[in-house]
Amino acid sequence: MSKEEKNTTGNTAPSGVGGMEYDFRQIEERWQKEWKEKKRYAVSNDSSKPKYYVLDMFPYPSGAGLHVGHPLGYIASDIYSRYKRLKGFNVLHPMGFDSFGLPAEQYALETGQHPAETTRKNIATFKSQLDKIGFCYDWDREVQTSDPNYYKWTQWLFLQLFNSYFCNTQKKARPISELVKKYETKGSRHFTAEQWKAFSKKEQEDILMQRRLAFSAYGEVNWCEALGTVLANDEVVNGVSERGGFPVEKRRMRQWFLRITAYADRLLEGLETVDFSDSMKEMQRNWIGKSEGAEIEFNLTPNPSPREEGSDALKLKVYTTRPDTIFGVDFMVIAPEHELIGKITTPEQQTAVNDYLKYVKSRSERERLAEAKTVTGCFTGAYAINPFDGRKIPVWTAEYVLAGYGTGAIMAVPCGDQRDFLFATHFNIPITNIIGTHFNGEEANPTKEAILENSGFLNGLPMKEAIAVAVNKVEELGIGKRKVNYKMRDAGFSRQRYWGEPFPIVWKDDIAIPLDEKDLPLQLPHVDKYGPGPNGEGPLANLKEWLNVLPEMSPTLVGGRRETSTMPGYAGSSWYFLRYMDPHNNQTFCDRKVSDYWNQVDLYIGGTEHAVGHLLYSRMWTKVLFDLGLIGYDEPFKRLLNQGMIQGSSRIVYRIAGTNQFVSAGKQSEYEVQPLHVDVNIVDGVQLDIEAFKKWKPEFADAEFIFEDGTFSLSCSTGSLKDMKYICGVETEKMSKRYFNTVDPRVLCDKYGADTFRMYEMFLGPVEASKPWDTKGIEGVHRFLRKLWRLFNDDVKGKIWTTEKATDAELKVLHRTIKKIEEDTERFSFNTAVSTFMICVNELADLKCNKKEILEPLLILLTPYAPHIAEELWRQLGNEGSILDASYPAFNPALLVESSKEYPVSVNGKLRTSITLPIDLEQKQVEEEVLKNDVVQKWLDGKPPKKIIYVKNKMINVVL
RNA sequence: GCCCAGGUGGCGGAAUUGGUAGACGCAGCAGACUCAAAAUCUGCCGUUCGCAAGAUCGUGCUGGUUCGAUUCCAGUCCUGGGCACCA
Repeated sequence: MSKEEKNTTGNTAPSGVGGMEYDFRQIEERWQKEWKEKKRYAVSNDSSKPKYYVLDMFPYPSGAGLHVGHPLGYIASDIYSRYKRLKGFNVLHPMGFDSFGLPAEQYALETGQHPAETTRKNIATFKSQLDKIGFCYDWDREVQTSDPNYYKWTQWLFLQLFNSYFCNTQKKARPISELVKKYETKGSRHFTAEQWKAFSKKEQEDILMQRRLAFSAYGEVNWCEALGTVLANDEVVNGVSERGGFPVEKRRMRQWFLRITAYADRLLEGLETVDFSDSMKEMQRNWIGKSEGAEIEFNLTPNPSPREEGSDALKLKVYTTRPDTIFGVDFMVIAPEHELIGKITTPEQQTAVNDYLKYVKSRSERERLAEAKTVTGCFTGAYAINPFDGRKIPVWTAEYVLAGYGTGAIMAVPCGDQRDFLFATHFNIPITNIIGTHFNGEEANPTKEAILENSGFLNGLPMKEAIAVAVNKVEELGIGKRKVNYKMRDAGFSRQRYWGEPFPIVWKDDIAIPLDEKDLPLQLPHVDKYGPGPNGEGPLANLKEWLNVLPEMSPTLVGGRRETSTMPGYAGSSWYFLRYMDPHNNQTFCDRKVSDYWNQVDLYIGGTEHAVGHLLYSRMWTKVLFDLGLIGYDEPFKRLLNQGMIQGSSRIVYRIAGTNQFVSAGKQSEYEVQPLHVDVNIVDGVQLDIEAFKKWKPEFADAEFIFEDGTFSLSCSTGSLKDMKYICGVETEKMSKRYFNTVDPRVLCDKYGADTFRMYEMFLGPVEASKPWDTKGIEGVHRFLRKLWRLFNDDVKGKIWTTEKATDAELKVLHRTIKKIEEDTERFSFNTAVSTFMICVNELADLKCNKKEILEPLLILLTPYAPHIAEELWRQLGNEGSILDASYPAFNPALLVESSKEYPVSVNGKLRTSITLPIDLEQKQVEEEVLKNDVVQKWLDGKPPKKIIYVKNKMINVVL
């Protein structure tokens, strides 16, 4: 048992109602029970109060359970929810679980336990941990993405996406039936109505597939031949599989995608209407990556290439944002996956290109982009022709150009682009300088300010102007056009996995046929083995009886084969905020009347790690639902608050190499040591609990120690061993079981109480900031709550609060606190709010104030932060109802008016003294007063000041 | 590599709009109470110099703007998050 535990268990004397000591265990249990039994957190969809929706990011219930890092955002949202409730709002503050996912399946592969079973257990653990902290969730609204009642609607929403297309004139989603009607009556740019009607069913479906918002196409996956499976990026480490270390390569497979690119512009525009941090918006803008440029076609030579004789002349289409630099193009680079590569490579270069392609296949996209220092590439043997000066430009292939962006081909301008420059230098490609002295030959200069040289008809033009001139010329010649491009790609929406939503799709004659709505949910069938199916398909491909549609399943789909991949983690999390509003509805995903009432999420709290993934997907889904008239708004989250990460603070012990002796941190430099992680739960601050350490692992049972003062443990008697200090090293790193630096919130709630735990998490620092966890400081917060308790109760005398009239000084303390707590809570500055409570209680204790008139409003202020103690003391003051529905005290500014202020007086900006002056003095009077001051006179040394700066209510500065 | 964020005492942090740097808490030191301990209370607590009064330096680093910069600008170093199949 550690020292701190002894300290806090010493005060748990049994106490009756209105006990004399702060018995947090009894108090928290009592009120949690009552709140639960009386359904104090139930939220109605029907209320005359204004609504407020506070949402936490959906947790994935991992097997490790919650550690103290997870609840940070939940506590913040809980405080804000309770605060809004006290302010008279009907507050929706739900919680649920994003319970499909890779880790459960991985665990199943390793242990054979069904993911449904482990998920159920994990959720139970999470819920018990969350309840211990005292959150005000309405658990009747809980949702779980792996529950068929939930994923029925995920599948239904997928079908809405499948059955919709993005209309480019209306700029919104429309039912695909409208597109079909258009094709039948008017045709399209590519075919007439008659041609459309003559197309085969398959041809028609292929055309429609190119417009559906959820569509099937070919995409690249991480393929691991040895495991016979597709791997997540997470499962690939340094180009080999995490399991087994087998080689991984790219492989093209049929995949489902969401056409998020269609919404690129609206996702950008929508950012103007939401309250996210600027950096968050910036990350999303960069992810979408809108750029304006041009596509330009280059003729190739030899052409027709040797491989394609008799076919049409091949052209190389590149995308560039800098058409003004077209005379500086010294080579072309096409992506290794580019379709032209097989057609233009000359026989002499074939072997070299093949080798290079093989190399690239083994490289991840990240590696390809990240390693700017090592230049790789291969010449194809072909040349492009510059349309303006006829120059022959060698065509290379290199991994730094990706197939998915632009046209998968670039024109390289080494004098203006650093990567192109490094490439040219590495392969000895001559560099053309079109920007004169702006280019120094040492590195590229991406300027837009230069006057163009060596640039034919663009000579003498500033680059900024030349961009438009060049594009106009290109369009005039019919060799290219203006083009807006997005870095964002359509979102891959299938996984070759088991533990996810099955697609409500049957493939028949190579056509994807959606299931009928009445056949939803398509249940995830039970499997006994979680290994991959044949040909890289997911485990579902092994279930013959499920896979093939039989007559009794559906007469119309007989002979069809079900889609075997499942949906990704973000399917369920893209719309869960809607289901919380109407969680038990079995007619629709969420009744329109209900979503109209709750409307947008007013406050969404979560980490920046979701900046681009989850947030963009759910924003897209919301826009689609809005376009289809299923909800009434097209941005899901009105305001987003990003919580920081809590890092682990690891403790290190130092073992002397080759021995079982451990040396204290201060002495470790004198020995050759191996640093080892030690469980932070057996260290008090930095001081190791020697006995606990010996019990921690068998190999440490006989450990010996060299203590901080140099004493050796063998020379100590058992008694004196207790006084010896072994100091651990400290390392800040990720909070993880691996480093033994995780702390279970339940342990802290047991030891100090939920109220202390909640306030301490907030006290650690700004909710947006990342910071290391250190349990040590929690005692300060616990002392504060005990001190608060003692304003009401005395350990010996019992009740000491009174109904005496408050003094002006006491009212001033209270109202200063009301003002500050309200301001701080509104701006989510919960750490300073906790400080403010401490200051208030310190001041009231100094004033020996035990008056109900002051203490009662203070309890209401405290309720969002420490609900249990607030409720307990509230009842002790004689209140019948719960404090959860008290009304927030009003701040009275009249009580805080001051008539004078102590002004800091600086000389040349450095603080030298201070003077107390009436608050409403004017410049002239202040100058007179300041010049009378001795300290100012000393610094003036007889000379007149140059200037006296006086900022009312702030400061005074004398300039010499 | 690219995008985003952050660097303030021994530690977590405060300073809300450019105006008293270090609130509040932890740790530490000294003292009161106690047979003793716990609990509680009081005082001290950035650096250097000084008996003191006071001065000096000080918010990652180098510059700049300003009467005045933790706050604004330029550059730079370090740390954390993300980079499309972890969620």
